[in-house]
Amino acid sequence: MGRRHVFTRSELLDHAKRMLLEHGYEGFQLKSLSTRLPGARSTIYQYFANKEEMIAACMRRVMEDVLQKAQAVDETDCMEALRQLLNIYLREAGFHQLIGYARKINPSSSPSTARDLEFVEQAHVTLKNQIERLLVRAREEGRINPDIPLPAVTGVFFNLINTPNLMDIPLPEWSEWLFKMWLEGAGTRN
Amino acid sequence: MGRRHVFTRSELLDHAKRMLLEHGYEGFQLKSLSTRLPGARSTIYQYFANKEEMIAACMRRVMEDVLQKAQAVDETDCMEALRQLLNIYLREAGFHQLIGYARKINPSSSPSTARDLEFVEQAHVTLKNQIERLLVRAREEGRINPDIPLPAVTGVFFNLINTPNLMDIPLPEWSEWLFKMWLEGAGTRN
Amino acid sequence: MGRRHVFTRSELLDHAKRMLLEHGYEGFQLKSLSTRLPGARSTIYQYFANKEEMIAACMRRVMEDVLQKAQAVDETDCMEALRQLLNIYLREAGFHQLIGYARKINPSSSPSTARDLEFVEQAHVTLKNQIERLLVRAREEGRINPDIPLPAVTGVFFNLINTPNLMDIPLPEWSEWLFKMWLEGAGTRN
Amino acid sequence: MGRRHVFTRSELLDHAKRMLLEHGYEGFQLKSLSTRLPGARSTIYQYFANKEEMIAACMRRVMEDVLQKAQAVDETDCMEALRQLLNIYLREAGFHQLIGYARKINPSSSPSTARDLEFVEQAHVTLKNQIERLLVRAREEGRINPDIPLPAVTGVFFNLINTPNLMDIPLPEWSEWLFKMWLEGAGTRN
DNA sequence: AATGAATGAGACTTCATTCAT
DNA sequence: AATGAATGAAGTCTCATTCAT
Repeated sequence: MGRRHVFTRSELLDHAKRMLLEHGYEGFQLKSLSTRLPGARSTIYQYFANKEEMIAACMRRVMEDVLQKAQAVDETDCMEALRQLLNIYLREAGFHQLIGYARKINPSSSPSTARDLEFVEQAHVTLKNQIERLLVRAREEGRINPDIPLPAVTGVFFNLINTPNLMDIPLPEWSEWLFKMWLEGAGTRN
Repeated sequence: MGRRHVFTRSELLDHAKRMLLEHGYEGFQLKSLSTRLPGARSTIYQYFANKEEMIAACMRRVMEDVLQKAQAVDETDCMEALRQLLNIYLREAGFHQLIGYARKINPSSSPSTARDLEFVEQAHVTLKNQIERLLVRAREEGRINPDIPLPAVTGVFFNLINTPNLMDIPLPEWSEWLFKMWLEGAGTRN
Repeated sequence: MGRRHVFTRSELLDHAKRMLLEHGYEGFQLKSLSTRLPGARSTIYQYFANKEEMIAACMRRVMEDVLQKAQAVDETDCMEALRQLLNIYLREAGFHQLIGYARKINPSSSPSTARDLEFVEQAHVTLKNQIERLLVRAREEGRINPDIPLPAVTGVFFNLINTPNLMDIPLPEWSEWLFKMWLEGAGTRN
Repeated sequence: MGRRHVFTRSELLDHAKRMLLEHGYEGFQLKSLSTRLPGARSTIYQYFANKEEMIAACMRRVMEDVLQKAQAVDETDCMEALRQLLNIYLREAGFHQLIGYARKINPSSSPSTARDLEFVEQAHVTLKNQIERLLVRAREEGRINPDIPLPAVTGVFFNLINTPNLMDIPLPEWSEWLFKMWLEGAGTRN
């Protein structure tokens, strides 16, 4: 049995994710990635045919993670479900931004790239549908202001996860504040 | 005397801004920029000593524009002022993202770069102070829920401008909805 | 593991030195250098971060060589020592000219460049001091005409090494003639 | 009658000569040349078809100057003639170095370039012949040590003009010292 | 399987020269 | 005649990827 792996595929993707978020899609370089890993740069090609394939795989893995957690959410109480979803998204740092890079990847760089992108695309739709489904129900149940157009409600909800946490308030608390603000607004009630 | 300009400095910066927003800081290439302009790539160097100087100038121009409009806002009524500021920020598409690239620029690439970055930095602080000042006043006047930590209120307000306008709702209307949601929340009042 | 080197650092510097002397500092191009070497131009960057770093390293190597030989000279008999030094300088073709390029190099191009330039500078001073020390002694010992200003004696001695050897007289012999002329002059004694 | 010339051909060549000596052949740039002149860079092309033609013209002019002065020297007393020639060469700063650049110029860049280079070449031979003729005579007249090979005597004599004048001794005096050293040597006579 | 050197496409930038005014 | 903007060839350097060990 040959040598030990100097790093696993999973370790590779962990670092890749971190660096993607730090430097952005076009700022992401295999050179700097490899300095954070124990082995040599060329070893990366044992796992992936090229850079794009790797990024696609990275996205897929993040997406799988979120998707699984999101599908485990109990949707009985739609408001509670939304609260939990926000929590999940917030925990999965940079998830939104990462997915945004998907459109920059050229799917024809390898079959596996195409597959992964397709998966991410599908999962994205699934997640959006889940949120929208919950929001529609919330509206029907009179929990959400029916005057506001649904896309606006959705957009703001999705966008919450990008809110800069300037004071580094601990995540569970931060999540609560965001949800509360989304629901009740920043203003005073009279 | 001399030839006519094939493009003006302003046209150059317009395209640069668009491409920066499309491709991100490191994805921004003079080659593709020049294909969108009449004339040769090297002509760009008539206006700027190098790429970084150009990006800095681009940021500065956007910033000057926003700063001027923001300082023209009447702050007598703080809620009204905030509403107008949101409008201004939304109109200046990508403003926030663009400014984020500032920290990637090496100020030593030219004296003019350093000056422009300094200006952007200062203006950024000025704008942030304006918002915070208004929010503090709003709180003192009892227009904002005092239970919510101020950084959370500020963060969410700033982040509004990144909300994806999925349905392409016209800007003035979109701006109203966002402001309303920020103030009153998406939920129903009982 | 890994491939074999197509050329060593030393081979690289040898060719660099030759081309620097042929084409001068600004006429020195990596493109023509690489055509004299096996392999691609970009391979040069395995050894040096940039052109200037390479030139600095080249100078340092030449200087180290000369310095070592010069310091091995026995200074007991100052005239004999001077004769040997002239020999050393003549052997190290182009040494003087090469060192003259030092001031064109920007030391901030890399830390290693700065170090190498500093070394060259120091060594230059050391060598000049050695010559001057010997000349002063030669004067004190009555071997050199005290009427002639020392800087003139020094300047002419230093400049001997640039004398064009039009007939390609073999080096040891050439060196002897030059030393003899410096000491006794071209004229006849009466 | 059209406009005044913003600079004359002669002014142009003066500055060109200075910059050639400062920066060397390959370091010489029309861009920096033009900043030292009152007019625009492109105006240079009113006088010369291209850079090489200009450099050739520059050399020719320097050469004409030296040649004329050298031919005015009275050769009755050969030692006196040599002394005066040394004076002429020293006065024409950088003359030697400048001529050395001739071989770098491509004569086919224009007919006038070819003519000028041809002239310089011829004049160079003429000057060398003059020196050699004088040295041969000096030898025959017993003024020069017949043991030393003539090329060595010639080479050292020619090379005197490059001696670095470290103390900036005034030219006439400096010239005397150099000539004296060349003739009598730096050593003491016993 | 892992390595590290080699590679070439492509980016930024410079500069002599041309061109329209 | 003079100008200053425009140009493209050519140079330096980077980086994803390949190759030999």
